[in-house]
Amino acid sequence: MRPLFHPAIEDIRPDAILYALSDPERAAIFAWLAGAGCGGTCSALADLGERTIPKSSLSNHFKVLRESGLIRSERQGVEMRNQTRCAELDERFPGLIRAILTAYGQLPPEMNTD
Amino acid sequence: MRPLFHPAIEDIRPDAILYALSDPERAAIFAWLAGAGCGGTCSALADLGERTIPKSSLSNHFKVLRESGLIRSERQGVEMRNQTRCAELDERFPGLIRAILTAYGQLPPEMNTD
DNA sequence: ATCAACAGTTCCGAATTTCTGAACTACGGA
DNA sequence: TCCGTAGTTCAGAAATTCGGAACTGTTGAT
Repeated sequence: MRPLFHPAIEDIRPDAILYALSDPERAAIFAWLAGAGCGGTCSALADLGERTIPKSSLSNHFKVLRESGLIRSERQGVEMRNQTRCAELDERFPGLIRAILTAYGQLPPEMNTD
Repeated sequence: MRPLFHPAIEDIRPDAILYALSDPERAAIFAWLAGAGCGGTCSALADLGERTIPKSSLSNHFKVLRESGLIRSERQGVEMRNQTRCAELDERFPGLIRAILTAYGQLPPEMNTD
């Protein structure tokens, strides 16, 4: 398996972020990761929504999220730990992630600063 | 020509907005409209960026923006007047449009509230 | 009224992208 | 070593996007 690619923070492009999160399934995965604290795995959410997502599709969703710069993935034994890059992202694109998750009605409690 | 469809504010979906603005060309058009005050026409920006956008593509970009709820288009004589729905949108999705335009580095001065 | 010019839309085929089942790789445990 | 689990890659089918050419609707001129 070739090593996982993660863009440097300065190479992250807003169009890639918007594209990645324009798929409700991916947005739900991202929101779930943002709320899960840390280390959400792939198989943990095979049926996050109403349908069962095929694992090849799930793998692809994670790849899109990773390569757009939204998450960081790291192999840990047999499974893959994923975490968001929210802190970095908020520095580069202030308010963006929060506004998007809020628009989806999926802002996790710990990201709420009201 | 069939009448132009504009979604009601409550039918606007965040995924459609993100999708529409995930195309840098469309985002530039939208930013330009947001800054143009009001009434930007289609042909006025055949070459907004470095390349000349074919008019069928331009027409399609406007359709995507319109049907996602980002802009309102109205025929005025022979041409089409377009304006953003920023005010409505900001009520429905607080901070979203601003954060996106800022991320693209295209927040027009009049939307700046710092 | 007819015609020409212009702004934009629609149509449709080519190219690109997305989706997902099946085969495959990687790791850990017995 | 062999098995099970987690996830990736491959490849073909389906869906989407792109853009040139033809078309529609409006205005202004003759």
